[in-house]
Amino acid sequence: MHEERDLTTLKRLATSFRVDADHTIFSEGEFAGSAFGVSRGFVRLFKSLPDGRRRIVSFALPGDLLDTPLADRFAFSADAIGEVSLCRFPREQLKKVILSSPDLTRLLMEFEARELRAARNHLFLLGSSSAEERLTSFLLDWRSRLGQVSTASQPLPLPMRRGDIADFLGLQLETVSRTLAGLEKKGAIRIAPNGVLLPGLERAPREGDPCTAL
Amino acid sequence: MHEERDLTTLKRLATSFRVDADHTIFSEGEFAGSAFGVSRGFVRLFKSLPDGRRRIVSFALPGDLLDTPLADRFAFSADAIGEVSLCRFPREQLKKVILSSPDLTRLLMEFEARELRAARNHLFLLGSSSAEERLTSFLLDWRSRLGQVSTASQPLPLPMRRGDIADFLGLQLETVSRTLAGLEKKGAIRIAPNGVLLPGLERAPREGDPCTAL
DNA sequence: CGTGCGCTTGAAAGGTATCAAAAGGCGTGG
DNA sequence: CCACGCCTTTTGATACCTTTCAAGCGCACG
Repeated sequence: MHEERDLTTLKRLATSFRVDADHTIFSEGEFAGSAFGVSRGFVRLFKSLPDGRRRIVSFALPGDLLDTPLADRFAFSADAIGEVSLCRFPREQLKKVILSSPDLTRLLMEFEARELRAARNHLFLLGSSSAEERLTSFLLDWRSRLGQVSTASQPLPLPMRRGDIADFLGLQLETVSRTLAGLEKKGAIRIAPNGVLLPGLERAPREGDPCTAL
Repeated sequence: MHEERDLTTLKRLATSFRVDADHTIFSEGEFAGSAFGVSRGFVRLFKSLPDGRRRIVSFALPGDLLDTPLADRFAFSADAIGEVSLCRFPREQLKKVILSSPDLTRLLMEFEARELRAARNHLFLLGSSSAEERLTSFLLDWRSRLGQVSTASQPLPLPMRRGDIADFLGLQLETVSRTLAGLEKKGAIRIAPNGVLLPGLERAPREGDPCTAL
């Protein structure tokens, strides 16, 4: 098992730094001289359209890589949701280290596979589904990603804005707000500052949702 | 360069066979004893919901792999759109061969990366967009995947059913039909038996669509 | 020639988008 | 400490588009 030594090598490549809220980390199409990992905080990954619309591809959590280290250009843009701590890797070196180690290569493939599964689940979610289905799926998925049990007392943090959720779910900001209000009226959730309590959202509303996919 | 020898090894593993129209190749969740590639025809890859709804994840073309060879279980179901010719690989052996060759590993990673990019573009498309945007994007993407220049004389084949397109785009069958009729009325396309002509669909309606992404 | 399946077309209902305005939070400055 | 302004969120009313339910059409096949 060389993994441990490999990981040490990786760590030596990394330099960590901070980014303020709402500041850009990189932009879609830019040459990717560095690869990034999140160590603290949340990052939104998005693509923009010329007409100003924006689609959020995913929210990155601590431990996540932003984009794949193999691509020469960033496939999307990234900016900080709140204040964020990041690791930066020189991409060429990182690539070399990863590809020269079967273990790391395997890890990277597993990372890509996870991304793909997440993308497909998201795709699945956007395929049809009402606003309510999208929001409940999103909340359940978010909770499971945060690894929270989300007791009735502990609210699930939602650091992103309503507009971010809207751009992630393919809805309008107002619809997100209304639908959340509707779920609260039904007793499924309770809206707290910067988060929600989800006591009534235990069963997945349908199969094939992000939670069931491991 | 070992690639050539590697590919020879791969070919020795493969056995080819035929599947009739609308017949199942494998089902979601099934143990993946074999991996499959398409050599002729078209395959729909989809997930089903308990309520009978179905979401088409993608359409596979000749040269495509169905699902990743690494996963132990199929992430979705596959069936033949028309009559199809396939290659079957014993998955464990295929996995071993691929992982033992850096070149093949790299090829597989590139395949996964393509899949991921396709999934994200699709995701992007489903995110918002009207029925018309979805259909035009789909047609342009399909044309570019088929590698057709699509002259005014040569129709773009659409072997799948209207319902398949609907399940792929997150629309209803009727909406697909109506929207195609609308595009024809506007002169953007012409509907032919088993295909369409797209003389008026040269410019991509927006950036970030599947065609621009390499 | 009749039947079945896929596609098209029609009319009505529903949900989300859009436009508009008010309410809530938070930091800054008086 | 309170007031102000800015930004985010909520709420309201209306319009539009897609869905839904239904029926008719065209074609292949028995």
